[in-house]
Amino acid sequence: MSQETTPVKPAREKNLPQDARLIAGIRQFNRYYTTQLGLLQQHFFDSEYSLTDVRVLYEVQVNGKTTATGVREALGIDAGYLSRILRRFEKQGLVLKHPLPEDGRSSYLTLTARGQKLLHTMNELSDKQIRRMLEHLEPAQQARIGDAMRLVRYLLKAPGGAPRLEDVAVRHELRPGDLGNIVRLHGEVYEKEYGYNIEFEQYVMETIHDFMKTYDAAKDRVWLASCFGEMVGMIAIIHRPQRQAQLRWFLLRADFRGIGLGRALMDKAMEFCRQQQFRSVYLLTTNQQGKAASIYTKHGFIKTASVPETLWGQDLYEERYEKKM
Amino acid sequence: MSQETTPVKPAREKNLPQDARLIAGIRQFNRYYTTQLGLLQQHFFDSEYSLTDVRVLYEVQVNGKTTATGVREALGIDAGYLSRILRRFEKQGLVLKHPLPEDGRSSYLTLTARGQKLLHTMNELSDKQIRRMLEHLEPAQQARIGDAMRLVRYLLKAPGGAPRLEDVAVRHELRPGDLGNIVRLHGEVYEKEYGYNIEFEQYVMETIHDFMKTYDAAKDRVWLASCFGEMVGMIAIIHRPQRQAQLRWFLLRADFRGIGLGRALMDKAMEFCRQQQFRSVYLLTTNQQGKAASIYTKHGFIKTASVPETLWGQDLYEERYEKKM
DNA sequence: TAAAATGGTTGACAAAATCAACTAAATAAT
DNA sequence: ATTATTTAGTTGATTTTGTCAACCATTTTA
Repeated sequence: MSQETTPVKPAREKNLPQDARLIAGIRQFNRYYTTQLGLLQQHFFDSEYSLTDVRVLYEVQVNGKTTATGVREALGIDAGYLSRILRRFEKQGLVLKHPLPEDGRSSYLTLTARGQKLLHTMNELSDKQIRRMLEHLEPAQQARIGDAMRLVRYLLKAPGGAPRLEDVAVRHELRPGDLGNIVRLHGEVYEKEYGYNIEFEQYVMETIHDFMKTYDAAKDRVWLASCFGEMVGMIAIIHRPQRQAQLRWFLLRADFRGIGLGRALMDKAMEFCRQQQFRSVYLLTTNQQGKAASIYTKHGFIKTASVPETLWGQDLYEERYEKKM
Repeated sequence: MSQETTPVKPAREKNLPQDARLIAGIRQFNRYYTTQLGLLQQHFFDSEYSLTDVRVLYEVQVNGKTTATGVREALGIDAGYLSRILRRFEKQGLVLKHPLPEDGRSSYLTLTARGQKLLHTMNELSDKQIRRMLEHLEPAQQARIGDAMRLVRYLLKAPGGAPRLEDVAVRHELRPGDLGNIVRLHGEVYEKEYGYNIEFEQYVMETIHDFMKTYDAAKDRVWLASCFGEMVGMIAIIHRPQRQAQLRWFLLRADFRGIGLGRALMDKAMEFCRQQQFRSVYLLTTNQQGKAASIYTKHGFIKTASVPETLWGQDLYEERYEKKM
């Protein structure tokens, strides 16, 4: 028997990108963006400052109270080079060096008012250029480019790491495209995690469709969580007879779990239930969704029923959780 | 009357990106990617060649038979600088200059076998580094980053211009997530073009759901067109009694029209119908979808019925087109 | 046919970046 | 406690990279 056992998920190994096309694409992107940035670079907009100069100013501004080494590491430039840049800036009254009392070798750096003003001007020049670059695009395309850039940055910056809750936006108005997106999210997540095929997606479509038939914006609410333009999670509250409510479609993409998003969504849902003065909220789930159960109990839900059922070719227990408001 | 007339679409003006956050995000991306590229740059992987050198080699390789000016314009570098680089390459036996017979001032450039080999080595080094960058990401994330980069490049490169047919991939296997995506595409396109609200999306969901109930992979087929990971168009053929077939869900995102994608999809659909030996194909549409009609007739469809109807709060004619195979 | 423009080269330079040797302070090792 | 090692930053010398203006030769325009 044990020979037949295979791990549900193979141990995290190096994910070698086999796809030569992918790599070629990224190389092409690098090439392309090198030119793109090259245009910005040389002699930052005809000022007497170089791109590196401005990068240093920015680094000092943002990472308040960095030392020279901090700047050096952030930008990956030569120590001697930086030393000279900083001395020049000091002479020009752009940065101040404050000797550290606890370490006589270092000083922390700050921008003077003049330095801040200069950086601000540089940023505005840069912005103007970006605006020119965007003005031929429609607003929707502009938004897509922003999302795409944020996604690239986020994926490269925190490789393999968890996304940050701050990057997730939650809204609750339903817009065209949302219904399809909801169905899609379900289809993709359940395929990945339980191997459900497209029939499950079809089933979700049916439930969403049924829900929409009785949808009442005043009594029902759907929260959608998205990150860099992608839908990554959701939760919904549906009104039921006798001032009851049902919690449905509580779902997070796997990579967005464990960062407090589930709790944030649940909080919003419960807050809504209080506002609506529902008497109680119930939800239906299966014992297969083990992890979600702990969130339910954490938020005061209590298991009130557990019935064996065969769903999607799987033998499992359909469970009912309930919470008095 | 004429005073009341407003253009359906306002004249294409500059789309000023009002959103300061968007611009700040792009500036941040530039900053981030400057560092990212900076890591690749200096002394291209400890070789004796600089990043600029490699860029020149690449440009000569790819744009076969360019002149020096061509390279200069592509890379945006100084003419004198390039002149020296090229002379050095010539001396090292990396590039060849072939004087143009029709213009005594210019020569076109080619890489020698040695030059090609060098560039190849450089590319491999670059690839290795990209692989290292990606290996911590899961395949799905790797794919997303590739899509995002292609999207950025495509949007910045051809601002406002039409996408290229080569960038569009068409497939016909249905995977989890597709159904939702199909619904979403309909919801978004019809909202944008006809102002349909979310009820229309709901209706699409119903039709897709009905279709899936009788779906037979052997007799029915759905083609999905996507570009940089986004679904941009589709078409479907459904089998009907008596060796008939219905063409449904023929839809293109507005920015992907007029590049031959519609024709390509239609060709695939017709080819399938021939293979399946359907006797005839019909489709139902409305007079509102004016432009599509011309595609239908171009492909041999003939209007066989036109019935006034009230659909989605609009008075229009439901039309039937038919084609004998 | 002269003037202007184009493609490319060259010399002189300036700016950007690197390298290695160095000081001074902090930390670790004996 | 003293010495060795490391760390933060500086400095001089140098290389690499890129710019500018003047220039030639050819082609195009007036």
